[in-house]
Amino acid sequence: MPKVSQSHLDARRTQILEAAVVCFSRQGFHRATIQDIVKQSRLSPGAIYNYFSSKEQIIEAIADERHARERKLLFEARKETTVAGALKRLRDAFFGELKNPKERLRRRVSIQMWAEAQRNPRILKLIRRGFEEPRKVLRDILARAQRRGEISRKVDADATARLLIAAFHGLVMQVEWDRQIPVRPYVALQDGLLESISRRA
Amino acid sequence: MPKVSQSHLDARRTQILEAAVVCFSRQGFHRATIQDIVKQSRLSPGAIYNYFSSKEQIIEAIADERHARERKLLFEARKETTVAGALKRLRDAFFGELKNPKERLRRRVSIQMWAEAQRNPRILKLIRRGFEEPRKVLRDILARAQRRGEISRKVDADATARLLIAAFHGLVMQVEWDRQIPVRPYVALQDGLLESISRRA
Amino acid sequence: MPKVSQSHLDARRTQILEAAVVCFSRQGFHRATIQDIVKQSRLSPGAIYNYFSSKEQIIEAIADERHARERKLLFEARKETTVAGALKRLRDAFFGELKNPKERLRRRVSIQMWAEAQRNPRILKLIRRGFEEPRKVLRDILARAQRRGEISRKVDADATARLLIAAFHGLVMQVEWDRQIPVRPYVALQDGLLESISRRA
Amino acid sequence: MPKVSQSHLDARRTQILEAAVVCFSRQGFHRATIQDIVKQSRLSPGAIYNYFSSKEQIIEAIADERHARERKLLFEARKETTVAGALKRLRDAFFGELKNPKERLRRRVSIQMWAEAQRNPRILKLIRRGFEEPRKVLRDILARAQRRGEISRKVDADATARLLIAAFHGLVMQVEWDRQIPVRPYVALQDGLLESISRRA
DNA sequence: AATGAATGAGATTTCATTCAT
DNA sequence: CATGAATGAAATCTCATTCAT
Repeated sequence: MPKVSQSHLDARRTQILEAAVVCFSRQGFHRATIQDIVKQSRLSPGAIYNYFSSKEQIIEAIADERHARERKLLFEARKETTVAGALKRLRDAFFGELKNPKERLRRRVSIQMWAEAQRNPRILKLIRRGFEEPRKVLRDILARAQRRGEISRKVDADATARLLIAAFHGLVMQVEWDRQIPVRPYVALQDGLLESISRRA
Repeated sequence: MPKVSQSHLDARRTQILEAAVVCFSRQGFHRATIQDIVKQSRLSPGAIYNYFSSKEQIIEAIADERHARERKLLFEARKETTVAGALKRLRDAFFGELKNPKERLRRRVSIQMWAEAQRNPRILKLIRRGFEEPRKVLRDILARAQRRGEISRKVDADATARLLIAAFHGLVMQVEWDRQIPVRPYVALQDGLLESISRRA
Repeated sequence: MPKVSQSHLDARRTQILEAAVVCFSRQGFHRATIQDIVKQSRLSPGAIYNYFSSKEQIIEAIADERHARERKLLFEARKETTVAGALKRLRDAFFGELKNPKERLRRRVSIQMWAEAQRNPRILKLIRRGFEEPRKVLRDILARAQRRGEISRKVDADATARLLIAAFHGLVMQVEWDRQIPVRPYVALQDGLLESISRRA
Repeated sequence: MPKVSQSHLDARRTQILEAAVVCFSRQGFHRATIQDIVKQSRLSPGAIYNYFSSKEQIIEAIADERHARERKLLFEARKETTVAGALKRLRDAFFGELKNPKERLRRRVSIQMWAEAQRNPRILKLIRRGFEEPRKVLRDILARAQRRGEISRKVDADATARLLIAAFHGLVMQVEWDRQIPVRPYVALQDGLLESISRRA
């Protein structure tokens, strides 16, 4: 029972999660087998079960990582002094990343999560948390902008936050259905709408 | 029960599909077993395989029905003489139906489809068709409104069509994650945005 | 419940058996389904079960027919006055029929029977009867020829009868494995051997 | 039980094949279930599928082994310097083995193969190969004997090879239909016939 | 810590047979 | 007599997980 370094353990964990993302993005949670992840990660079943106690837990770990990633982006955006800056930053981070192949794989897995949340309460909880927190931060950003007079007070900050996220999630799927779709005009349109909110301030 | 009427056959088919929607919406495609559908439909495995040659085909039939349903709504909306009328009609049909429990079940299954499309080319094709056609009809409605001067020509009709669908799909998921969310403000917000488009006509 | 003629009943029975032979020869007893026989016979499952109470019974009926057919040939051959005449007659009947496509189908089914006899006692009984009777008749033909001095008394009539049948059965299979094999030299060889038996009389 | 020796793997494979032969010889390929083989081999379904990817492949492996076994016997016989020696050797090997209970089981399975070859092209190929090679070797043995003057040149070596194999295959079945049949007179008869060929040299 | 052979519950699908019409 | 939709037991195969080495 050799004792190895923490960095080794972390590397193995990452190795497994990355392999799992590849497999899940290709085959979905249910069709991707542990054996597939074994092959992809070049480890053994036993090794994987040393790091995760079930396939389920691998899925949950992936959801956790997604959550942590977006949380960080949101909190960074909130530091911006203007709503325009904050929204621009989020827009660049979220839409920009859609061109990153690794992120694309992760997004495919996210779509799986949205489906899985329906039957798996633990995943539902993770998905909810990963949605509610960003939603609230976004709402706060908008509300603070309203208090600062940057945005019309007539705008429903909560609904707008929801809409921004919904529009993003919807686009994520459209990108998967047809990889050729032009994201830029879509972003431009959103920018225009957000501007129209502020202009009427 | 030989040589039964066509309506009997149709009823059986519907019976199976409705049972399948219930099961799939509860457990997902992969966790829901044929046995579950058997119990739910009060038929036998053999009976089900008389109507569908595989579980896969049941899923495809459900996707087909969704497609036919939305297609019909879209074409009806296109008949409206004003863009406002058309959009209002679609808004009422799509958002309004979200309160219908049966439709909610079907929507849950739709979310499954979005995930399934990633690994099942036949489902992808159905999903694409079911998305592309509505998208084009919506774009046409907007473009025609632009030609009639109802909407500003500066607006990107294609991107707007995408956005409307994305925002709807995104909301469908939000409704599933939290059944308490207020849909009305969301719809009001969309109405406002659409109005802002036309005001600048 | 209409009462139909006996000839109608016989025709139906034959219709089913011929269809079954086609299916069994193509797919074997176990892979050929009642549905296959239904399609081939252009009848319905119910109709078939009016004439045979199980798939098993269809197989047994086919075995019966084979038995009756060969029995007749044997008894006719026994009527010949010389062993040479009798054997020639059998040779022509058995080897000659191998060119007949319908008989080829039935022969394929016979090979199935030989395998089926191993696990199905009823079929084993039929196969045994269908082998023992011909064997005894053949042995008698040879023994009578020995008593008449046509064949050497040193020859073992019983073993020779077995050999003739074995050689025929073996060839039946060889014909199925390779339809191009030349049967004529094979028959000529057998003729030669039989002659060598008699020459040494 | 990780990283086990090759001999362990070989033993498991043999364990499965021997269990399969027992099951197939008793019930036939189609009636014998994987569960039967599981019980007979005292393994688990999963274990069996680690060694063979389907029931079909188990059958093919058995056919392969039969082929290898006979091939070896044939090639050894060919090394004999006289045709009499070669044929005696084959006679002893093939007929002698019929008394061996394990070989009897395998022979029962062979009969299954002959039937299975009719609907399974892969088995047909194996059966053909397992028949053609022995046939050619036997023909060569006879032809060489003719060139050496041991056997009459008038004899058709090819047809004789066919006949010897057919007579053997036919007897194999007769033995299965009635385990009491006397093999010795049968062999003696064959010996006599072969002698008659050579005497006329 | 890592390995990978083994486990066995459970999934989909088939198909002989029945029986209401 | 004929029909063919319905039945449901049973078969093959998969795969998450374990544990001896």
